[in-house]
Amino acid sequence: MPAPLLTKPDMLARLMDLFREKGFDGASLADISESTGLGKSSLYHHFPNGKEEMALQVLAHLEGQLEAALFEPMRSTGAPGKKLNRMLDTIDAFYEGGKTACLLERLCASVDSRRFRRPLGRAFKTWIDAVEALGIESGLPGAVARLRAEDLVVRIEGALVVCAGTGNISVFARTIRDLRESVLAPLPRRL
Amino acid sequence: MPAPLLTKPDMLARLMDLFREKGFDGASLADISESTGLGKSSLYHHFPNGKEEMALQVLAHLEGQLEAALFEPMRSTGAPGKKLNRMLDTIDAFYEGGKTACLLERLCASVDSRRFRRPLGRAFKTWIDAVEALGIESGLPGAVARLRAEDLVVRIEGALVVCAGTGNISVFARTIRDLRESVLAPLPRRL
DNA sequence: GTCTATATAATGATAGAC
DNA sequence: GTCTATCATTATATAGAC
Repeated sequence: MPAPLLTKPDMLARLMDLFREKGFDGASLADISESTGLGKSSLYHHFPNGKEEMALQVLAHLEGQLEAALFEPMRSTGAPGKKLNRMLDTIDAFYEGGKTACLLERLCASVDSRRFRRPLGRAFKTWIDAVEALGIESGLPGAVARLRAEDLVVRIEGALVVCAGTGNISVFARTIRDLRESVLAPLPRRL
Repeated sequence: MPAPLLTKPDMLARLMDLFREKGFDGASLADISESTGLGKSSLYHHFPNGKEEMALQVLAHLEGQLEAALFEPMRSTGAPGKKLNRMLDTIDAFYEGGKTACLLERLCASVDSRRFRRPLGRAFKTWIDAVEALGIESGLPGAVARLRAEDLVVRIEGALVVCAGTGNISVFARTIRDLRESVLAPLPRRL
């Protein structure tokens, strides 16, 4: 029995990079084979249901990363503003300042997005919930915290689309900068 | 010589619907043939360079629609607020309240997005410019009008992504509602 | 301008050896 | 757990008749 060439997390990391770069429909098994260095048969050994299962496992993996990257800072001590800044730093780095796409968006745009609907919804919920919790911790009313959390995700996703379409990375940078101040701003300044 | 089954604009409209629904990578020639009722050979007669040319012509067609739908209201008389509302009504209808995707986003996410880069950049610019012009007409400083126009497009695109991912159309409705008040708001209230 | 028929390559997926 | 070889299917694209 040959030794494993990649651990599962490494496999999933490479799959995520590839899906983010080429999209789910655009990434062929040949691409995946090349990216991972594994033959197609090996891939089917790890993912018996083929590409669909790969995407599902990558999504589950991402959900874990989201929890770690967004919720963990929450549990640390410090002012909510500091935690928000750390969240946004993580987000900024994850998307390389707007240069790389969002896996969630790529899967939303795939032909069989219906098959990813539930995990996609959960992943968005995980993300929004983390930001909402931060808003509540900082004293915002629950409804306002919720709307602002949704708006944060909306603006991140939108900025990535516009950056991809225009090649103008500054839109992402400006969006992040603006969110640092607006998400937790006290009520009178902005609803 | 058989009579044409579809006018060019009708063809492009059906292609746009299909690309919006399935994405560029996800729409096969068989899909396109079914959607238009034309055989593959007929399609290559109209678009000698295949799918890529279809997308390019659809993009050019959309750019014309954008000009008509966004710039024309500008030339009419009326308060800027009224014009903004008409723009947003058009946008809301075009995306069916968040239920249908954006062609620009779908092409940004395609594997050969590099080939669409220039027309995509132009289309986004056309859109942003129209909103910027409205902001300037309403008395906003040019820089502010530009940033808010970019932000409008960012939020529309982001809301579409989040709606597709969560199945929650209300995010789009709320985003449109919020934009009606925030885009042209006088400076002291919101930067 | 449309069609049927076909060419050719790439696709997702399997079988079976090691 | 990996590989080579192969499968059936679908993909884009073309040829040539009408």
